[in-house]
Amino acid sequence: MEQFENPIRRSLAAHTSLPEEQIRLEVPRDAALGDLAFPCFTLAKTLRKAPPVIAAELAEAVGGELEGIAAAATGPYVNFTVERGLLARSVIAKVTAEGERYGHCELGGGETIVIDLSSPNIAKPMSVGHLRSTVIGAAVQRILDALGYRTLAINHIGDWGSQFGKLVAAIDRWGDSVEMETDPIRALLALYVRYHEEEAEDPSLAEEARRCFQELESGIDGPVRARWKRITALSLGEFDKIYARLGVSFQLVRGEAYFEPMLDETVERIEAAGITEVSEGALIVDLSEIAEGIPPCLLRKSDGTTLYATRDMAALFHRWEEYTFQRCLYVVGADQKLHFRQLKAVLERMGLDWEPRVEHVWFGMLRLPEGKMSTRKGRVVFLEEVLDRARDEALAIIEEKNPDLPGAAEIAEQVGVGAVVFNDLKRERIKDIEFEWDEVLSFEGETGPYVQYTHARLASILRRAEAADEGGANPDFSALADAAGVLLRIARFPAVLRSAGAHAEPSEVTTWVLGLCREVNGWYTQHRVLGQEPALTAARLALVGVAATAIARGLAILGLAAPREM
RNA sequence: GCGCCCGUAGCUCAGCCGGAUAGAGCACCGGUUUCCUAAACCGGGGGUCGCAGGUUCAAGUCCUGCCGGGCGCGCCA
Repeated sequence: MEQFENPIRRSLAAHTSLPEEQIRLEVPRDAALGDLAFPCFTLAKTLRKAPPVIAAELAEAVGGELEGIAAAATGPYVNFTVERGLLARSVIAKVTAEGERYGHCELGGGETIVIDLSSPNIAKPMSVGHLRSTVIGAAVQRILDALGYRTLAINHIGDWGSQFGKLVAAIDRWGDSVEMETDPIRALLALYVRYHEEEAEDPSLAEEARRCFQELESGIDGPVRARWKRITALSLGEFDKIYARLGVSFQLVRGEAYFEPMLDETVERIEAAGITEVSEGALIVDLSEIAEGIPPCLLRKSDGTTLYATRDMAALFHRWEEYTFQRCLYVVGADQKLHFRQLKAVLERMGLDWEPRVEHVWFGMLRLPEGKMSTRKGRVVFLEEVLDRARDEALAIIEEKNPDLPGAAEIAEQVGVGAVVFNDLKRERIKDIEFEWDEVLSFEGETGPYVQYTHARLASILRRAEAADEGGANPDFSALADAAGVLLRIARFPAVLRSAGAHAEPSEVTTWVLGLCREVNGWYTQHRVLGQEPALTAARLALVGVAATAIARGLAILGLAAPREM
């Protein structure tokens, strides 16, 4: 789109008092009005003329000097329409040249952006709640990669806390079961729940758990630590299975425990800034001077032990020293807004100028119809089960609609997982979501499978064209006038990526790709590609090719596969 | 009680830095397959943009108050 916007801006700037970068071009409400629009309201004051008069004069002045772009005044707007042959030739040339890299740019200049995502707790199953952080974070990473940043995805595993004392004690007491190797997370969860229950009757269990955690904290490399290490390894193994299905990988997987040895120096560092104080026996940083009503940050409990915030501070300092990041994004739910507000406030009080680089990329909470999710109350939906059911549903549909499809099992996995992932990325990330099976398992309308299906149909045309050796003629691009909607959507992709990156907002990409698919499907049902006059078939095939590439690019950014058949 | 976020069609959501008659999907009703995958497409009904003020040439979009919902609020993570 820039190849058309830039000359328009230049020309408008020459005929108004406005600098080029201040000229905002919009998309007209009605596509019939034009491809781009310039509203003339702002000029009314300085020129002391009515906007429609200005629009008419500007259209007249600018119209002549723009090659291949018509300018027409409609009321207070100057509307621009790119000549259809030029539009087609230009968009097709660009996408064809860039191919798989369509939309990439060097905006980021290789600057480092750290992304903290997923971060599940070990010994607990991943629920659909963890899905959000994982898929949003991974999509944000791919968007930023495309914009030329150097990104680092960090999985900050929750592997520390007093609950692991219980778990170790439970293994001690009831020993291993076969399940521990076959389905470790369920086994660990069962142990944890049992310990929790029996603890209520027998106080010695609580004491035993405390002793175990103390030993773990002491750093002694004994049987307690060995068990804890085993729990960690088993859990990570299970998580990796899910990550593989989601196509997510990390540059760094590091548990909270890694930062245990750095806690004292972290506290000392904050103390050295002269901002700590002791309140009710605990070591705190008062934050009321940063913002009224914000509670203090607790660094040490009255018994001297550290807290979540202390470990997060340690991890953050470590990250800064290791990477000197341009941005450090925490893809963590809305329930932790205060926590990150406090972390940043501590940095601010320490006078660290890189504080603004730390951002909490928060997302809305996922609720079940019966209320907030709770592992202890058994109100959870396991992610693995969601992915399995979606895959099974996809397979059932394939068997019904395309029974001879080769590789059906693999494609069912791609489509099922795609449905789940897309569903999580399609709304603005800050919106709360109520989990409903019907919605997650829906494959029609604004869904991942709809986008994949659109792509597969285009791929089918390309496959048949190749088999029939069609499309070799010189394409008549002027014949693609009726595909302007598709071409304009494709042309907006680079701008969509830039905006999505700036906002850390994958839903801008889902919205774009859905709009593109709507245009494509509308066009598809009205036009036949193969077997037309050679110049027409060639032009339509070129269009189909770039549309398929653009949709595949969108799917790839979002983390969905783009099967060529389904 | 205090703080933060959300509130657009029956449901789920778009709506670009305030700009031209508020757009999709689902659901409902009607239509489209001798034709490149009907997981699609086309048409129809359905909206006081939570409510009340304010700023502006112009407000779904900005400001204030209220109502409804969500989340959070010192020794959990």
